[in-house]
Amino acid sequence: MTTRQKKPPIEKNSRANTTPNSKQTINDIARLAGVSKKTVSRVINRSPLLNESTRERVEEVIRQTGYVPNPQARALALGRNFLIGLIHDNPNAQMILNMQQGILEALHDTDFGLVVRPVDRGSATMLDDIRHFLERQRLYGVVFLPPISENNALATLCKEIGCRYVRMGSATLDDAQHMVASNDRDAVIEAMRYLISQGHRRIGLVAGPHGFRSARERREGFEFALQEAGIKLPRSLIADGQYTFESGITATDSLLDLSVRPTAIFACNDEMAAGVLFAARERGLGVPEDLSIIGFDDTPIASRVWPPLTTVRWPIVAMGRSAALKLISGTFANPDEEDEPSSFISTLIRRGSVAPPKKTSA
Amino acid sequence: MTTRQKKPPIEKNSRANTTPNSKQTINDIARLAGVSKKTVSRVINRSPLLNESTRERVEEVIRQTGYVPNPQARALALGRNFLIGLIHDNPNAQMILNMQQGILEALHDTDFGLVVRPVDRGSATMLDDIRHFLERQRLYGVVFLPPISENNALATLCKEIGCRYVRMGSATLDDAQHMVASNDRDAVIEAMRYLISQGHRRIGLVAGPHGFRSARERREGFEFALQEAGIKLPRSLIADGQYTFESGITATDSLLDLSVRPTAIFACNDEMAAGVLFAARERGLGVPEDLSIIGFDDTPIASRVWPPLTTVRWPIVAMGRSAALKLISGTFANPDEEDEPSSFISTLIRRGSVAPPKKTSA
DNA sequence: ATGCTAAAGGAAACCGGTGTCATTTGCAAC
DNA sequence: GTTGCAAATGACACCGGTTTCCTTTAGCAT
Repeated sequence: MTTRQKKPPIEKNSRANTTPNSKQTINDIARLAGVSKKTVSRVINRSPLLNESTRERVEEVIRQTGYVPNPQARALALGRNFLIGLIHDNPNAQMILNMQQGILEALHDTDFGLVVRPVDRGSATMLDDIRHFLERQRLYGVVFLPPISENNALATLCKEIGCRYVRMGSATLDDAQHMVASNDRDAVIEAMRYLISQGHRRIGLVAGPHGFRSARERREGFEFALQEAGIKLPRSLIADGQYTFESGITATDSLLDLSVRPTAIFACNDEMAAGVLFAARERGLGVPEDLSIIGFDDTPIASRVWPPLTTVRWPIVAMGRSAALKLISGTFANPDEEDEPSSFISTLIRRGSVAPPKKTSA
Repeated sequence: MTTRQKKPPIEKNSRANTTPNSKQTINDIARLAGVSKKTVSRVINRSPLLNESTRERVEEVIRQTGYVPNPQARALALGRNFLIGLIHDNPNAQMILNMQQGILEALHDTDFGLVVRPVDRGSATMLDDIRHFLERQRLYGVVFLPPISENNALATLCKEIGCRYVRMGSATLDDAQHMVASNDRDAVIEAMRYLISQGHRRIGLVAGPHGFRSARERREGFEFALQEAGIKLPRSLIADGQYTFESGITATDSLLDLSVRPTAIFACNDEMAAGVLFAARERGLGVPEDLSIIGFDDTPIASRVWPPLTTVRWPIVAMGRSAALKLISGTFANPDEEDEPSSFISTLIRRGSVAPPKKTSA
């Protein structure tokens, strides 16, 4: 029984955390305005059931005192927090940040905060982790990034626990209210047509990981464009990648080891495209003279390497903004209802990594 | 008085948001364990004032029911939230993300969440915005990233409103408890000695923006190393940058337009170093044959360009982890008190962007 | 004036925890 | 067997809002 001599034996006394600079409570406002706290509450929550003159009087007091309701108290009473969650299991750091940026833009000037939460893809308890997180934090709403967003169980989960959600994706995943997507397949087709119009016939693909919807969409676009142009696609021209820089290098090595090299490579994201470029340089190949490259996403790296990469711009910041606005639509912060777009168009950005193939390799 | 015909005239009724799958409350646990709710609260908060057998009984009930205390209620009662804030006004996306990663690693398996908050540098109301944010969200603690972390007013503010804080920096900013820093000056000196040992004598600097402590530290290290080696530094070899890729290009242009070019350039961060490389390529200069480059930070871009950049690795993920652990030290989540390091060492990473200068330009 | 109805506003309970303080219990000393 | 004192526990108010439900007031017709 020696386990008892712990810390000081008093319960951490003092409720002193109450802010020193005497923040007003709803009671103070009520007293100053000469109304009940419920009336103040009605003003705060834009209740239609009150007299204009009363509202104005209370609002005047609020303005003068600089009163701001305590979010913790509201969260407790309302059963949900004023926080938007961002859940991701994505390997691409830049994408996460751009998404954050978009969401934060939408949340700017509102009282919502952004909580980020990475999860372990493949972890057996992932779904439980997410449930636990959502239930505990009582988030107002949550944004799911791909690839985890492709998991339909999340939608079920959110509906079950009554949490607003938006899933980001590369194709239609859910109803418009719960989704923000781009059409990756069409964007890739456009990029491939460009490559083909430049004269390329042997085009390699650095594919994305299996199980990623976006990877499938992009690969389908790739294959469709070749088929459309009547170009045969040998299996060997498709190399698997993991959406990482290193996997781009590895995949490119296998492509460039072929007896007849591709004259162009389409990589399913910019990270891998940077890997393609790196691998080409390691072999002393010129880009775009010896090898043309197209990437996808238009992350900063695409414009920072030499030559800057021709790529498909994924309007991710705008998508993030739209996702956040969907979540808070209907609140006083954003009274306009659901006219946020659910579908975004990716566009080809032409930079310096594409040129017609050399005649010699025809 | 036509302003009255608003939405439905009933107050949004139904308190139905109470989770459907009947989460237990502290009262349920108290009843099941045959104790008062206060005793359950003591168990949750690791109070030393209770009997082992009671504690075990209550813990058993908690385990069986899977009870988790409501964070909103705790936040209200305790006057602070279980959230760590990350406040930044930094232009470098990668740095922010790495910091997030470090913090999230530390917070993993705890009940703390991470709230991110960008602020407008230069905005006149910035300090008020931050105060408002901290007061409203009642954050448990907050991490400030440079350059805003260099503002001493933030420390005053946090102490005033009773919010734990940690400032990240490039030099000693505060007492150990409130700071995590690297020694940028020494790291730059090491990098410069390497450059000089390779035979470089005309070395250009792409400096960071005025007002950034890190920029000053790095510039001082640069100047010290040259002085130490007895190398005179003409004013023209220092070009101002803004820590952005584009500013790196501009600064390099001015450096390379000099009648006698530098044989090497030190850039105060990797973004700008990538700009240096880009600008060199635009002129057809070979790197490292015609121009050696050293950057700072070791962000992913440094290893993705060609040639990969020699740079100084700033251990930012580890620093973020340390910062977060400092904040939650003393809580049950991290009972070990304050032995988190406050000072980190940056190391030179040698890659492919440095070579001895050509004899011709000697 | 009187009665009726709907709008406006207030009192008290409640959300789910924690702090304060009083009470009970356990055990050693007298 | 008391007394004394500290350890263990509980009752109750409280954190700062929201909701329920009821009372008061205003507007209008009779």
